Amino acid sequence: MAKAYDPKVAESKWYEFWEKNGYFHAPDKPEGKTYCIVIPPPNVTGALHMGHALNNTLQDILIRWKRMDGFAALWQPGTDHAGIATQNVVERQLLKEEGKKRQEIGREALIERIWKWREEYGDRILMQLRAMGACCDWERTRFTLDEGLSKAVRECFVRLFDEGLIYRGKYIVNWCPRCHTALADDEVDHKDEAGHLWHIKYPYAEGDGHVIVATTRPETLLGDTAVAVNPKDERYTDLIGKMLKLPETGREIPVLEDDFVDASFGSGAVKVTPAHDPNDFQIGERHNLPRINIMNEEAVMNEEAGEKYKGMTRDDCRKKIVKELEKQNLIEKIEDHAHAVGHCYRCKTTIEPWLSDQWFVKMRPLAENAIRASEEGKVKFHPKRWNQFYMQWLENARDWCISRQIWWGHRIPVWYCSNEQCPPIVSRENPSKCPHCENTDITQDEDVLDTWFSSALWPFSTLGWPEKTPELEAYYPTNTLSTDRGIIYFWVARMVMMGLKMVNEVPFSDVYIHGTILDDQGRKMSKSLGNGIDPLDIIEKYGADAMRFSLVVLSTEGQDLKLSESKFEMGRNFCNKLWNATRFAMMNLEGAPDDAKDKDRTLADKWILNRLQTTINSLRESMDDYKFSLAAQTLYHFIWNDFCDWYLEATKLAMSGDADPKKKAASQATLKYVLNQSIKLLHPFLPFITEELWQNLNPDSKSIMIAEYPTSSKKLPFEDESSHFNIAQDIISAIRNVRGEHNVKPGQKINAIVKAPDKKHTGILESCRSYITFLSRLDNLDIGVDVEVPKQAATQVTGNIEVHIPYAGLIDVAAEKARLEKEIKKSEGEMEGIRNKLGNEAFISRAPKDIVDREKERLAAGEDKIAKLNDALKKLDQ
RNA sequence: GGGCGUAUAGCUCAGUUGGCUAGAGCACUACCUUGACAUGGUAGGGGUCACAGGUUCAAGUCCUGUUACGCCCA
Repeated sequence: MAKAYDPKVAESKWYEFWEKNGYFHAPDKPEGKTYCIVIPPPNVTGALHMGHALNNTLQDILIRWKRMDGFAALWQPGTDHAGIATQNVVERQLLKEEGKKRQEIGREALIERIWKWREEYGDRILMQLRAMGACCDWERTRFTLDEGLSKAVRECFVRLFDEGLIYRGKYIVNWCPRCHTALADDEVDHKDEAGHLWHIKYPYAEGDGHVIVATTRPETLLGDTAVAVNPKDERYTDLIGKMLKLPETGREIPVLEDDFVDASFGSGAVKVTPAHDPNDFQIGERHNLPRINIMNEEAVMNEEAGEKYKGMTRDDCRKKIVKELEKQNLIEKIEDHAHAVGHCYRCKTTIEPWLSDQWFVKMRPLAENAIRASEEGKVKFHPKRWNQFYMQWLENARDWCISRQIWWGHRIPVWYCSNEQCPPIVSRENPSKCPHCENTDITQDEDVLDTWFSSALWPFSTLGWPEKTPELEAYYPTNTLSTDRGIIYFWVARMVMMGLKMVNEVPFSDVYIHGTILDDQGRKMSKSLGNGIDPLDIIEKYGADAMRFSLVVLSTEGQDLKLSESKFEMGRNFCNKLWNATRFAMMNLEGAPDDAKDKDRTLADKWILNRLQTTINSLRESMDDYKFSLAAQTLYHFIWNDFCDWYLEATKLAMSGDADPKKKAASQATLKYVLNQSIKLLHPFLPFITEELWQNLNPDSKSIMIAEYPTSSKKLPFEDESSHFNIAQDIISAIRNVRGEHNVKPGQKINAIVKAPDKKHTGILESCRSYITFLSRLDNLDIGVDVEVPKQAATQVTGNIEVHIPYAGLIDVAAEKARLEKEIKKSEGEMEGIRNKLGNEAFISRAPKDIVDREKERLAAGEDKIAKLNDALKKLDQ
């Protein structure tokens, strides 16, 4: 084996091996228990970023673990067509390469181009997932626009329409003037912007005087159809019903009362523009106001805005109208005002609330089912707090606008007959004629569906729904969904609603919400900031396993994680440690038997078996609880501190040439067993290196991927022997401490005298003799109850055992005194605290007895230790 | 404005139903090329647990308030 681990060699070799052997493929008709995760489908336009790396690492860990644990484990992969994002990419390319807009080439040609683009680049991100070791069932890869999924979308649309849960109407929607499409409420990003509050005078239609109206958007004045005040606002009681003369239009509009108006905001009177503000739209509904749409689909003023303003952008119109009003002395004042402005989540353009014909899904009945499922515990979030976050949204969800005025996506399955008396045709199959009048002149709705409409069906559409496939039968409901908190509304909630509605069952039982990846300054990683870390760069430099392990250790309990490149050193170092531990083992395993008798095992063997079982138990507990970080740290600690620092060092004794052959064989068997178990435990976290090591250790075996995961056990082996080894560890640490504090060179051997409190302990110490001698580099070791303690010595007390190291010219008296005094002072401080506790009557009477007893024992032990250290101190003066 | 989260060593974070001397990784100091590993070993230093009250025999942990930062919703 090489001296250091080289990830590149292992990564290319083993991924291909796994895939070729079909280990990723889950059976259609599994026998026994199943486990399924559907991947959150990445956008076809996407490139792998750290958020994907983290999320897919966690999914890979779960799938590999469950597979080794005997489940038929299916990780369902695929990509999302990402309507607006993908169309934007191809439109930009078209403009750049040919200087053409999409309208110039037409719908068919654009869609053809997008498909071509997808063929070429669309699977890039899936290839990148392979580089991380993701064991998706690639044979089942799906795409939200492929044939089967399109069928699912139509089925769903038609069913919802037939039940009256889908309707069409003219409503105010969030309109992106750049993308030329409506957006759902949650696709709008609100950002605080520094704006102004213009106080504008609206003169009375008759007589002198005016009402002052405060607005953040003066240009929408041109579409005003009323001014509203709060009915309780006494300042305006007299004005209700009065007509006002709307500046710049000559239109007369009424003053009306509406509870919605906040009397404390601005002047207390608000202009009402039903066609350009969602709240005003509702006021308009209540009062039957006309809706005057003053902008076209690019948010440019239209003829309704008047000749003077027609053709201007929103911003230009605003400047112009303010100037005009100022000229007419109709501006009372202008204040600075910060307010939230909506932006398109895809292109960042300012959203225009705009009146248009759109399709909607009625949310209330669907949301109520989802709420009930959560209340019944059918969907559980980890960490728990996301449950209420999700429930709050479901309780308040407004109807979902599902139509988009773009070309890339599932076209709405509705046709209109040229005979306007006929109702719309909603159909699973493309109709050739109108079923009402037999007319063949029918046209399909131009719009496509919101991408999230098809994503909402993902957990069952990928398994073959609406067909009753064996996969659907076997793997639905799926088990765990792992995702970012940013799409709980967009996606998780909608999957639950659609799963319940279409399949009558929740799509998954558990939702794990992982933390968001931030840069080292706590900012989100983004292209525009250029502060991202590319997972592929990290894999190149540190290895895929190193990246995975570092990410998992850092992602604690769904907390956000601040990342910088240096964090990946930890994972790399750990891989190298594991590599070298195995390398050492390989050097010592020649002729190793497969098994050993307990009586032949060394003390260290028994101790490590005890530690291994303890580790397995706590690891499994963490995994069952979705505490991935804790699980990874448990393994790290076991490998590095227990296995390498102690066991491998201790076992060098048994492996040496003059060791007892029986003991050596037993130790070899133990070493091999513990190492094999360890790398199996680590496999879900570090798939590549563990396979490489597994193949080295077990040349005739199949893949570690399909080996059995070690099982937990309530009964821990070798409890007594293990505690004896702990005593040896304490003594060795004590001696090493003296060596370190007195700068004794590692090569220099020293003597030690260990004084035990009784015969029982001398027996234990004798069984540890070789470890103490070897690991603390002793020349001579005296053990006994009545051993003679030299006056000139450095002294350590561990438990009730004293360790003395004679001068022999290496201990500096002054340094030793200082060391003892420091230790005494520290212990005294602790004892002081305990004495105070025990001197407190309330503590003795109210604290549980075992706590009080424990404190008493600690005090006795501590005082004994202090006495011994004081003795040692005195001796130094003699 | 409402909701949620976070504040513990120089940095990044653990710390379970309150109960041993508050832990880890990185960084730092000293010594060490010892036949697995310098991507390493041994030893060591480093913390008013954001602040102010309260509950309790006992608070990093529970309660109230304050401050700062972050996220979501309006």
